[in-house]
Amino acid sequence: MGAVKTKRMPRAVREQQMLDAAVRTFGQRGYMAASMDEIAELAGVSKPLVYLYLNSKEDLFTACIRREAAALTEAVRAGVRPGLPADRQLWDGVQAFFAHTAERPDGWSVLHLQARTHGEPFAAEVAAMRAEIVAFVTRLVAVAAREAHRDPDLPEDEVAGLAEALVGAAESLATWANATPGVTARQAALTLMNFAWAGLGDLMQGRVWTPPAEPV
Amino acid sequence: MGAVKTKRMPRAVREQQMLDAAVRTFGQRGYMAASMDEIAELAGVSKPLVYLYLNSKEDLFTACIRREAAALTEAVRAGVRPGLPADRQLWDGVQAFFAHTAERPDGWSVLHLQARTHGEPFAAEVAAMRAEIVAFVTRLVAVAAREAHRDPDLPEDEVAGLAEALVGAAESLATWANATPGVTARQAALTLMNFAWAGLGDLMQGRVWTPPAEPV
Amino acid sequence: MGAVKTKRMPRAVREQQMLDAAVRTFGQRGYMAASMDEIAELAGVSKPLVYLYLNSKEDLFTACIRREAAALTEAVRAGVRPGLPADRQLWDGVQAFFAHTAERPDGWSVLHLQARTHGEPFAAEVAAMRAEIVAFVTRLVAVAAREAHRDPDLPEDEVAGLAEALVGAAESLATWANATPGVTARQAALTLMNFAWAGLGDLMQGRVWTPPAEPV
Amino acid sequence: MGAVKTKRMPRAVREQQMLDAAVRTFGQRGYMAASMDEIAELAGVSKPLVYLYLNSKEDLFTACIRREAAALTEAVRAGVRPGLPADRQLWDGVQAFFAHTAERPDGWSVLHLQARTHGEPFAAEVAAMRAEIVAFVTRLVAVAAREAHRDPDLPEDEVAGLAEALVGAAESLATWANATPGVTARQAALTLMNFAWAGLGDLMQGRVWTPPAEPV
DNA sequence: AATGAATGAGAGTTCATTCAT
DNA sequence: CATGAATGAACTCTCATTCAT
Repeated sequence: MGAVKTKRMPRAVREQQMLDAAVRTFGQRGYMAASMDEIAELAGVSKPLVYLYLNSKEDLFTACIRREAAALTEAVRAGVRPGLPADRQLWDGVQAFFAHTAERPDGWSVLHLQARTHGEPFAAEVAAMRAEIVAFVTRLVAVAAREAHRDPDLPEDEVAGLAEALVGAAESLATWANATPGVTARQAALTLMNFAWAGLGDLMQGRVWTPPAEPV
Repeated sequence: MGAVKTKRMPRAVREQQMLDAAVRTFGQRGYMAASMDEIAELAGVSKPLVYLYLNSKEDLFTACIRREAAALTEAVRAGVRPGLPADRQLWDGVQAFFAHTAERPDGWSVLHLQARTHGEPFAAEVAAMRAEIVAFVTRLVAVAAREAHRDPDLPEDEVAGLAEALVGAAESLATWANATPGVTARQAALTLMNFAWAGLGDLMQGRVWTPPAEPV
Repeated sequence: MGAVKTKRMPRAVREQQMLDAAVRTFGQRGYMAASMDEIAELAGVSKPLVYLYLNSKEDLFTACIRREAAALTEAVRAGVRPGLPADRQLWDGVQAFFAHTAERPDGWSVLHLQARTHGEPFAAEVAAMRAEIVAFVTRLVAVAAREAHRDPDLPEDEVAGLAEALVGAAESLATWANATPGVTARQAALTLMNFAWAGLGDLMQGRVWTPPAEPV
Repeated sequence: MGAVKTKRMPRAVREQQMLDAAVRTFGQRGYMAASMDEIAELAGVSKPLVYLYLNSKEDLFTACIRREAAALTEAVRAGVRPGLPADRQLWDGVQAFFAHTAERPDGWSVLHLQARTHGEPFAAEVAAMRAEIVAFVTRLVAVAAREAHRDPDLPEDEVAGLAEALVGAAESLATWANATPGVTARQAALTLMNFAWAGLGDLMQGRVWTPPAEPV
């Protein structure tokens, strides 16, 4: 069932195989339910070799998180061309995001579900990546607001909250799209933009939603 | 630290104590990391009693999920008065949602984080509740669209995607608010409405966001 | 091979059985070579029960050391009657010591061989016991010196060195006697006294041994 | 921290480096706790080379014991000049013994502590060396007795017991001196002679210690 | 209604040891 | 002469679960 047993590979290659197996196992079973035995078997090596190269279950998990986080941010970065208008950049980034999470569902599960449910050290790793993405979105929203000639700048913390909500919605949609057969990455991206862009646009125009009046 | 040891209580009461302890433990440690020992001690009873009343760890977890899901939907339902306008109903429901998740962070963790990371049987329980809420939101959006005199009804699946996105954003914000000191339930609710309502409004007017043209 | 399997015993009894098995195993195999599996089997219980009652291998070993140290000091104390002359007390104590170490060779091995070769925490336990015994011997030697009308008191540190040597010789002889078939406790005790007492007597008289002159 | 990595050395030299590393590691950690990894690293070679030259952990340990035993007996032999009087020879031998054990504490630990706590094959190696030393001391005592014109020879087994006690005391003192900062080899030697010689002298005069009369 | 006593099964981890080069 | 790559077997420890009272 595991990978074909190929003997005597250089360390770097074996390590990647192990990380592949680990991401898959952690992503599907969860951190605690995943056993090192299963990972080793899936990687086609013996358990001691996993320990020799990656030290411990914690370290292995951390390595998975780092690799997947790097791959995800890199995918988004690669999808965006800095010279274009802000809405275009956002749209490209969103597409790249959903394409990547659809392509690597286990990696996404590791990042979004597993890492955040198993203690500070792991959550912190993801938080760093998330912060990068939120900052990227925040910058885009600010630029877009300026492009829309909005004069008094949006208050910073409001922008932050919105970026947070946008990223949160994206994360939820990614998980939902992976779990729902028939939903493509492009559809998820369109849904998100439809849902979010007008709200952002309104805000950028200064139109703020206010709670309906209390009824008698 | 556990509950005060009071002997000989009626079964119904003991069961609630156990569920309290279980929700707290599962919410904080996660399903796998939580041990029946810890739960029993926190509940102030012996382990065999937990098994006598709740059969197994799986059953106990399922019972937690059901209780918390029921409490959450009930809280939302109780916050909404059916006669009022759709936007009002949505606002009230959203507020009730965030108030409840803020009040019972461990319950929310069980529903949103733990149950969805540990296999079908548990995920299905939550999915049922979620479906209920999504349906509720979908209904509201449809009603609002009619109230806005939108003639050709919104295509159903588009509405579904939007409700999904709205609920997803709400879930993310709830988790974020619980993890971020200083963010109140009301702030979370306002952020969500600001973010979402205008997008929904646009859609209801037939204004759809379209991807920017490809650059040459 | 293990103890007869008797079910459902009160905790205190089981604990003693476990300590019996542990002392025997540690004494014969050494701390590291002894496996918890073997100890559990010899005690006639399952491994988890050993851990439930005694926490860890380290704690189990410490418990063994403490029990054996207490038993040994108690045996020596019980053998000595405080009112009698110093030489008599020493003789009685020495006899009790060898009798006890001969009766419990594994306990003696745990104290003298194993505990001292496996790190500070364990060595310290034994050092405490040893200090008690050395102090006891030191007191006796001082009293004997006074009884022998030796006027200028023996320098304290010289007495300490001698007590150390005496106890060291006793320890060596105990191990030797246990390992040499045909050597009884009484013979070991006589050998020690023959070997040591006259030297001590000389010292108490002020006769000190001096190195022979360097030859040309 | 390990030895400087020098490549391509003749086998004999490499072997000594390995033994150095092994003695140090075994002496400090104990036989079981010492790992072949650590020894190889400390020796500055790869593990397979250790196996190539020394076959197994057991064989390596045996080699350590043999080398250290040979070094110790050789040191004692070299310290003694056969022509001199018996007491002089003993004094010289004792001094050489303490000087050597102080100079090589790890070697002494291997011989006295580790080898005797890990099964017959190893204990036997040390027993052989010990027998040699005991025999040497026995011979000296016998000679001294003759020199002291003691007519009816000392019974052989009594002499053996005494030699045993003397060697045992020496061993204890050596370990104690190594573990106690501020105690020099010479002090240890003096303490031993003070403690032992008079007792031996008494015996050689036919004066034997007898147990005090039983009290009423 | 409630529990002290007990365990089978499996987790993560480490070690002495060997190929293939 | 020397080693990077690899493993079988064993270890300590934990957990969900049950029996006898």
